[in-house]
Amino acid sequence: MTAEDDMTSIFHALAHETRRRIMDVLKLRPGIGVGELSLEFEVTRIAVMNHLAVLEGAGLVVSQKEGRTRRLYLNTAPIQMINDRWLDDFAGHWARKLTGIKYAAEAAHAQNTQAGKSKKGKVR
Amino acid sequence: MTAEDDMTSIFHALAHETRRRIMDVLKLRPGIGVGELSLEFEVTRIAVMNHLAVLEGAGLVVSQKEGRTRRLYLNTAPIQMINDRWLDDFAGHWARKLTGIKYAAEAAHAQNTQAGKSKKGKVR
DNA sequence: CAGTCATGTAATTACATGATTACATATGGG
DNA sequence: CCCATATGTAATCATGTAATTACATGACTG
Repeated sequence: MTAEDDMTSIFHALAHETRRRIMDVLKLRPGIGVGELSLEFEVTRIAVMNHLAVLEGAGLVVSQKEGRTRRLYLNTAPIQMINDRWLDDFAGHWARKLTGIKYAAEAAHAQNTQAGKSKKGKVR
Repeated sequence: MTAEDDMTSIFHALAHETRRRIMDVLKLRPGIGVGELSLEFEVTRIAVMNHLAVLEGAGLVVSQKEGRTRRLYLNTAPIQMINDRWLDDFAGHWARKLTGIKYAAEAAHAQNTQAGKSKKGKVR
């Protein structure tokens, strides 16, 4: 599993409101079980379990069996990772705020003359 | 369109390696056209256009027609938004690093006694 | 104004996602 | 042991995603 695949699964896990809400609940109530967690949502327990599987696959949630309940915990390490390795690069790239296309166009023009050369070929 | 929907579309846009690579290219070569951009990728120009539509829908890319070419620019504002309003909350929540489930379990236990009470009901 | 270059639209296809209901297992208490 | 509780598995279904090929539009250029 490459780092790119990790990012894909992390972003994919975050790209659903229910999963983000699950993370909110887990932040407030670490150790909550699957059933009790499901009560917070409109969808079925099975749907919540599927979301949990996605979150666990991305490393954002970890769990631990304790008797017949499975205790759920938030893990923020993957978020730290994308924050540090990816988002900061983009967020910091344009020091000033990009408010509209005109600014973008001007910024582009400045860098454009030496950036325009690339491998040519037929476009499908 | 709610802020939640915005986040969903932003995270969804980021949840594909090709789209992230498009953003990398646009960071380095702002103002590039669709066809020239497509040369950087293995898939067809149409596939790249579909990805661009997703990125534009999330506000991560803006474009401007200039004659017969459509110039593409990266817009980092949405990334700033998720960075500031969402990721920092989670990244900062556990001040220390969460290395494994044991730490999570201990941290949970400390907060657990007063957090365990919630609305009860039948779980489907 | 004919041709070519850049982009856009339509139709199609394979597969993934998100949800459901019904059934299965497994644990703890009386 | 019996039973309620907590979680897990299987089968199914509608919709969405990511890609393709073929065709259409629209703008420079000689």
